[in-house]
Amino acid sequence: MPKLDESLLSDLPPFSLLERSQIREVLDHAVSRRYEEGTAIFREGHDADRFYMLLDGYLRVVRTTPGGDQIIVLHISPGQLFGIAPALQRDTYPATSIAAAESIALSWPVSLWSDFTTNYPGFATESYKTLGQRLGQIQDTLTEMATQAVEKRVACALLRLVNQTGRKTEGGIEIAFPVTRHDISEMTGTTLHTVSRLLSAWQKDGIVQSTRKHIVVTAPHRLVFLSGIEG
Amino acid sequence: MPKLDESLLSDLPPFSLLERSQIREVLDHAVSRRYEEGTAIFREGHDADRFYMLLDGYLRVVRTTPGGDQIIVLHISPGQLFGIAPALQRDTYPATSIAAAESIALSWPVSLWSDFTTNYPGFATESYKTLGQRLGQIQDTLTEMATQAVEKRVACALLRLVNQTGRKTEGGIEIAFPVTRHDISEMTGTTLHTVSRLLSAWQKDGIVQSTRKHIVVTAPHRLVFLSGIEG
DNA sequence: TCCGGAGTTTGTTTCAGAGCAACGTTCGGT
DNA sequence: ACCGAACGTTGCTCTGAAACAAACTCCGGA
Repeated sequence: MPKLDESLLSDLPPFSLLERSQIREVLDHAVSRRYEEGTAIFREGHDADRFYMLLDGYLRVVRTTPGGDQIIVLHISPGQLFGIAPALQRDTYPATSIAAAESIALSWPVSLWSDFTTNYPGFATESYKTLGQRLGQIQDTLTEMATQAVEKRVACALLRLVNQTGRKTEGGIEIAFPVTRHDISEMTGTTLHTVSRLLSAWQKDGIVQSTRKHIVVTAPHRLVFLSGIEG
Repeated sequence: MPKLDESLLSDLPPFSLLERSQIREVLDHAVSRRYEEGTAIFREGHDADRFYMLLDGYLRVVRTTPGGDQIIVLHISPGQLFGIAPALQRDTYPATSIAAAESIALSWPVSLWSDFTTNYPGFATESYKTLGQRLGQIQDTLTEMATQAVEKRVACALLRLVNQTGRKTEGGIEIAFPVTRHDISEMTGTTLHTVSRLLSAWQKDGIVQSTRKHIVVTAPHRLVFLSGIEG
C-alpha cells in the first residue's frame, strides 16, 4: 500500500480543522481501496464493521424490498462520509452501497469511530451535520414521492443529480457519472419505460440531451419549471 | 410550575443510567407543557431553540409541500425524544410536530444539548440510536411508497400504528389515539376516499372495526398478509 | 466478425386509483 | 334542540402510468 498524501483529506469538512500530524494519524489507520463500476462496497444487513469516506467516483445507496424491487435512496459524491452506521449505534448497514462509476474510498474500522469523534475537533460535528442533511433529503424525497406525479418526480430527480454532480460543459450541465433510465426509475419509483418516454419528450423540447448512460441538461430552468418548485 | 417527580424519567432509555441527583438536575432545567389535540409544538423551518421529550399523548410529525399537500412522516409515542435538531447541527426544525391527542412534553433549551451529551452517560448513545431508528424507518416508508400499491401501503401504515401505539382490548388491538381517514391518507400518499373504501372493505371482511377517529384491528394476521410482508 | 446482452425506444392495452359529486352521520357549540 | 362543521361513505368517470410486447442500437468479448 503506497503512503497516502495528507492533501487528500486536509480540505474535506470532517477533517479540515485537523493538524497535519492528526491527518497523518487518520491516514495511517485508513485502508484505501478501488471499486469498479457496479461493485458493492457493503451490503444492507451486513455487519457494520467499517466506516468510509469517498475520495473519487460516485455511489448509489440502494434498498431492496422483500419482493426484490430496488430503490435508490441517495447518491454519494466525493468528499462525503458514508456507511456511518456506528454514528447511529447500528451494528448493521441499513442499505447497500454500489459504485456507480469507478470509485476510490478510504475506510476505517468502527472501533476507531469514538476515537475520531473525541480526539478530532469538528469531526463529530461534521458527521452529524451530514446525517442531518441526509435525513432532511430523504424526508424531501418521501414527501415528493407521496404527493407529486411521475413527471415532476423525474424532473426533481434529474435536478438533484445535476446539483450534486453536475459539470458545466459546452451544451449544458452534464451528469458526471453513468446513469441509465432504469436508475432514474429506481430513484422515482416508476418504470424505465416511463422515464424513457419522458426523456424522449424532453429531448424533443430541447430540455435535455441524452445518449446511453449519459445525460446533459441543456435547459435547467425549464426542468425547474416542470419540477413544480416554482410556477 | 409544580415540582416534577423523578420517576417521570428514571425508566426512560435516554435517562435510565442517571443518578437520582442527575435526574433532578435534568428536571430542574425542564419546562413542562400541555398541548391540546391539534396544537403544534413547533413548526417546520422555525428556529430550533428547544428539544423535547414526550411524556404523554401522541404526536404527528408532518411535512408540507410548497403546493400545500401534507404528509405524515412519523408518529411519536410517550418516552421518545423529538425535535432533536441540535443533535444534527440544524438551526431550524425540519418538520412540524402536532399533538394527535392531548399531550404533555418536557423541553429544554438547545444550549443544554451539549451539556446533556457530555455529562449524562447514555444520553448521547440513546439519542443517536433513536435517530438511527428513525432514519431507517423513513427509508422503509420511502421504499414502500416507491414500490408498493396503495392497498399494501395502507395495510402497512395501519400495522405500524398498531405496533407503535396498539392497546389490546376485547375485540382486537386498538389504536390508542384519534386517527381519521384523512390522516391515513397523509401517511400513505393517497386520498381519504381510497382509504375509506379500503377500511369499509376490510370491515366487511372482519379485519378491522372502525368508528369515527377510532380504529380497532380485529384480525392483525390478515392485515399482515395484505401488507405483503409475507406470502 | 459475429454474437449476445445490456440499454433504449415506441406502440398498444389495461386498470388502479384520483377526481368529482352528492349524501349521510356524529359532534360540539349556542 | 338546533345548526353548522368536521368526518365518513359511495357511485361514477376518466386518465396517468403500469404492463405487455416488439425492435433497435450499442458495446464488449470470443
